[in-house]
Amino acid sequence: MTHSGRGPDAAEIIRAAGLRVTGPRRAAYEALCVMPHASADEVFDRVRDAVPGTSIQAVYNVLGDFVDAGLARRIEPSGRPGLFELRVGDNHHHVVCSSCGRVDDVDCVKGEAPCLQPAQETGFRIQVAEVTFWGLCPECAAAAL
Amino acid sequence: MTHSGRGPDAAEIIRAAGLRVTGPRRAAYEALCVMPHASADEVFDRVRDAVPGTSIQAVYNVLGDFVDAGLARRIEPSGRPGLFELRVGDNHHHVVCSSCGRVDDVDCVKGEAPCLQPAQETGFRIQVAEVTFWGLCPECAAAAL
DNA sequence: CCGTTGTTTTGACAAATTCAAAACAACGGA
DNA sequence: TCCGTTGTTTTGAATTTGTCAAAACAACGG
Repeated sequence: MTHSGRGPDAAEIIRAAGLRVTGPRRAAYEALCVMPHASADEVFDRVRDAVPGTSIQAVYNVLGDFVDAGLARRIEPSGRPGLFELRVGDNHHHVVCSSCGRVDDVDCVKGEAPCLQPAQETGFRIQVAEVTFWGLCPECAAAAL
Repeated sequence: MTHSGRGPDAAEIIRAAGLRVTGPRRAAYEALCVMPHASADEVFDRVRDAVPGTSIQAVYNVLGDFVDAGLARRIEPSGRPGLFELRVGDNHHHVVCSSCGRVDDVDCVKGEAPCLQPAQETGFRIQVAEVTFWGLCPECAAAAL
């Protein structure tokens, strides 16, 4: 079963975003549902299982198209490959484990229309604020004791 | 004149950090004084002028050593090569112009020991918070009108 | 001035991502 | 149902940024 019947499935969402529905796109979307912060390579591994023969370039295309269509967002923690997530449209941030690389979401520190004002006047017309917290996840913190 | 006489110069600072003083190191340090947010390539261009024959790998080594020694910090705005800055030890953040790439410093939103608490409980042991504001610098904002 | 030890050069290599052209497939209309 | 258009994917190469390792070299304390 690819769709249980309640709520829009990958195909509908992809089509609603103005993109054609294809195997790689469906599979990539479903991969991101399962792995909420996945690199192109990790998505590729799953897509390839669902649609054998899919190329890594197709995955890069799909993910790029998702980002352009507003279906996905790309984040890039320093020193790591880009990660893709489906949670878009809310201004949320990330915690990254500096030991194991685990990434979790964090709701915005300031609420709804947030983080857009630096403390001092910059002269810039600020559009977005990205916040990345670095630290140890519970498991790695426990292991480090 | 490589040193005007007031204040420690590059050589002294490099030595004080426990590193040997060499041409490429001096030149890289001076490059970062002039260009406060420079990529390895940009540093390379300047170092090569001051010390002809210097290799790009030497520049990567120097910058890596500076970071290890606490003389410099490496930041990596999404989608760009790493940038190096000499301003270290204070928790400050950055504004990046999404049009021309200009990077400016922004003092930390919360002051001294700042930004370490996400709004919600994450379970992570947070160590650092990186904040990057994206927007248009005054020039690009004016040009966009 | 010498020797130790750290630095730089040289050259290869790797990861992540992009580009371009040709083959192919989705899907709206005939 | 089939066709054509237009968007996607494959294939294959190239680019950018950065790392690794060994040999040549140079800083600086003795």
